[in-house]
Amino acid sequence: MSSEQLAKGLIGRLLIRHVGGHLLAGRIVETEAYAGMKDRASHAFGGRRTARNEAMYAREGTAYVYFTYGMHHCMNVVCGEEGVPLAVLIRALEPMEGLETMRELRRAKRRTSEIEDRHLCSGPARLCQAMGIDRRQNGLDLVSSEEIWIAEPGPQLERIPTRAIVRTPRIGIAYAGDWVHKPLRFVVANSPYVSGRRVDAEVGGRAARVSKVFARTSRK
DNA sequence: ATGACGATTTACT
DNA sequence: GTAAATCGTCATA
Repeated sequence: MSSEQLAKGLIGRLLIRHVGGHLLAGRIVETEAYAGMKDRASHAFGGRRTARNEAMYAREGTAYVYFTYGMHHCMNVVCGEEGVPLAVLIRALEPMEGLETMRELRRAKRRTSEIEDRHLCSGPARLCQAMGIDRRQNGLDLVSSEEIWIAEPGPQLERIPTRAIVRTPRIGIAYAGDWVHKPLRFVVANSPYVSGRRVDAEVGGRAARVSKVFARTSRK
């Protein structure tokens, strides 16, 4: 499956984490596709294959968790056949379950200020922190793991319609030459749970009402 | 052995 | 808005 397809397809699904006797869950509201060896922004650009990014070359459904900036972890879902380094970075979640544990995990490192719920998982490193994900989960098989997996939301949760998914360029890849502007980031329109600024968009119909609810909860 | 660099976040002016 | 934090990894020598 192409990383673009998966990045779009993961929006709205649940990322579930079982850790320390706690069950944590969040709805995926932001992803980025990394398109393989030809993608200048990818850790696998030019076929680069090292100890660090080895999991990118594993079979689809593998977790690729990497450490960066000397202090942060980010998690990807690998989607290429074995030997083909396609991956999708999970960039933000709408926290659904285990918020208190997420708060504790996020509070652990910081000095002072409190954390708003909408920022518990509003970034690739934040969500890893909130869900207790680090290099120990690198290489996990998400299809069979009891630690981390991806699930369909139940019927009680309002669906995110395709038209509410907006594409933008990816974040933090200024070095990537002509790949800088490709719209490989997928975000839920008007969701306050995404990284950076909310992405406003008119989406019409039922989704418009959902958007208003989002807008209201994010207003202060 | 060394040095430059992050698929980021936080705190501060 | 800008800058500091912080260190594993990898290319170069």
